[in-house]
Amino acid sequence: MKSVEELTALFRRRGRKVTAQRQCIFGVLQGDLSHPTAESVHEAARAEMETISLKTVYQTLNELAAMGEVAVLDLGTGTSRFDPNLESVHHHLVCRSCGKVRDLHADFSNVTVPTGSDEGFEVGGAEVVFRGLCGDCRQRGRRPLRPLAHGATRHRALQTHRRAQQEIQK
Amino acid sequence: MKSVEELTALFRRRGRKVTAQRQCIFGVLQGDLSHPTAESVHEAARAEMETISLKTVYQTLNELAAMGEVAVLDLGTGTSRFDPNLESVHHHLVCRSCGKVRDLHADFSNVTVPTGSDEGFEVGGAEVVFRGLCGDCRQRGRRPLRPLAHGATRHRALQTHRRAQQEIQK
DNA sequence: GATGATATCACCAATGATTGTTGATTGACA
DNA sequence: TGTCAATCAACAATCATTGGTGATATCATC
Repeated sequence: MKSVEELTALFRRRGRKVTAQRQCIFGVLQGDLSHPTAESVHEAARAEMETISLKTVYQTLNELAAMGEVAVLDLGTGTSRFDPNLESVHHHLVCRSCGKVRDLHADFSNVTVPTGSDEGFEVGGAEVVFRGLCGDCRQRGRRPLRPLAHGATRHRALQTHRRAQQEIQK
Repeated sequence: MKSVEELTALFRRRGRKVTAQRQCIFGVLQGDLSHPTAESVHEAARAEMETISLKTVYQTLNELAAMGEVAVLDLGTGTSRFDPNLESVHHHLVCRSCGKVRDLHADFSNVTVPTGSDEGFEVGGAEVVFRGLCGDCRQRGRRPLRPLAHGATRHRALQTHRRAQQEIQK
């Protein structure tokens, strides 16, 4: 993504004000390769600014998304994740247990809809999502919470389950 | 998916009772290739059973999912969709405007994580999601609501927008 | 056919992620 | 320096989904 300075200039150009909170969030996103959730951006920002509110984080992230400076991913993990890496086309590795997301830089341009199978769709792009267990969860012996494709993580049972495992972890 | 009779037997074997509601839902799913949402299953079921409740539909769909008879998909469209087609491995075409999902039977077994890029993940499977505009939305001149990958459809603004378009459509 | 365990109903409350509202205060920038 | 946007805290609302209630209905079994 763009540097803090570039984003600052961009915001000014668009008539938005550049506050300390916003710069703090820019900074947090800058080095982040972990596809943070709004919540984790908030936590990181609070390390620098005690009082920054979750609301402000959401607002700024949405502004960045609207300006096309970050991507918003809904990969079926129950929460949106923000991806500051827009420079290169990439795909994702998603942990079935903790929902962690990693970039995967690989060329899948050969992955296309076979002719005649497009069902009348005007196909824009392809996303490849690999699901599995991340290193951390493997070591901890965590079991996948989502057995099936794009498992429905919004289901309360699974969310409860995930929270329970996070508690155990402490 | 299994026939109504097979599901009936299966439910009995598991100590579950087979009610008229459940058989109604089995029947609805039977011929459905559209990856219905719980809501649309409910509507279809109500055509046959006036009084069937959304709660019962959710419950039965979840039981079917727990028994591995249907798959639950969260493809970033804001609502879970249920896929009765488990016989063959397949991927999906998702409409960026209305959220409609179509099966795509294609072999992407050559789509794998390049060696050395697995980031410590124990990779289970790959899903390929093609996004675009379905035939209906193209004809209606609908614009995509989700410009980016797995666009965050849980955002209120987009949900409102989608409802608005559905209203217009009537 | 009687019995007991489940399902279902209607209704209402809760969940979690996200957004809206309000009113007061702070801070950016021309 | 004045103005308008941004922020705050606090609280309510949203949507899809699940939980709880108590009453009624119905399945499976004897």
